[in-house]
Amino acid sequence: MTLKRLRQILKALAEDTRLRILNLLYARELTVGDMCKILRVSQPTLSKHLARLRLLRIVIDRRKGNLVYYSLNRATQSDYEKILGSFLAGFRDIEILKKDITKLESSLH
Amino acid sequence: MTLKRLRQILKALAEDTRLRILNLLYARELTVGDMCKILRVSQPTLSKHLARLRLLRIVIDRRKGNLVYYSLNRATQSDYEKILGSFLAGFRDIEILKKDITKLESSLH
DNA sequence: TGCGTATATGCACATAAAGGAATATACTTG
DNA sequence: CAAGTATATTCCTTTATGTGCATATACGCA
Repeated sequence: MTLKRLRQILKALAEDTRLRILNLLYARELTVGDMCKILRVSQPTLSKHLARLRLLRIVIDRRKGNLVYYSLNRATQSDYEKILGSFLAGFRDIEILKKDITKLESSLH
Repeated sequence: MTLKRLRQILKALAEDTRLRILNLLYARELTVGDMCKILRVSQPTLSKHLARLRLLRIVIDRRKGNLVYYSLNRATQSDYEKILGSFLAGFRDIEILKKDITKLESSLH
């Protein structure tokens, strides 16, 4: 792990929408459309954030038909899960993140 | 803890100089001048980074004569130490951070 | 009070990054 | 192949931030 990579990961986390995305993906794999609905952000905006997380290999994507599923990249856990784990597990008391999960659970069957 | 505060803390951490500052302060209390020498950044630049960390109550300062000593704000541990702890304790394998500590130990008797 | 040292702040500039709107691409189905 | 749906990318504008340089402030000491 380099300082540069740590900084990049922190920067990637240091934004509301991306924090909320990761909070959701920490719960389960989701499509872009799923996240659009839950987070109520535009599709282009969401795609841009996902691209950023993908380039840093924080999340991975797989296409199935014309849907793209995103999930946390468990393969690079060693790098960022120390961070992400302590965050998302430890900060579930943040109101909006709790609400996002509630929405996730109720809106998707 | 709010999402806003989490984001602010992450943003504060997501910069090389500030990461290095916190890495040093994690080891011990230091003056602005100490950190200038170790990190080799200009005094105004350093002061600005310190001001940012101070405004977020991540660090605290105390004046003694014309020196200002900075240290981690242990009083708000509950907020950021989950993050900072896992970071700075967990990322001591980052080369430049190790070197900074070496410099700290050798330069300041 | 005047000077030197330590630290903070203001200004100017360059760069990064976020979001909206429009467009492009990938895939499915008829 | 045409049309529709899902997702990605581009362009543009605005805002945030990092740094250098100059200056201001705080303190100690003569």
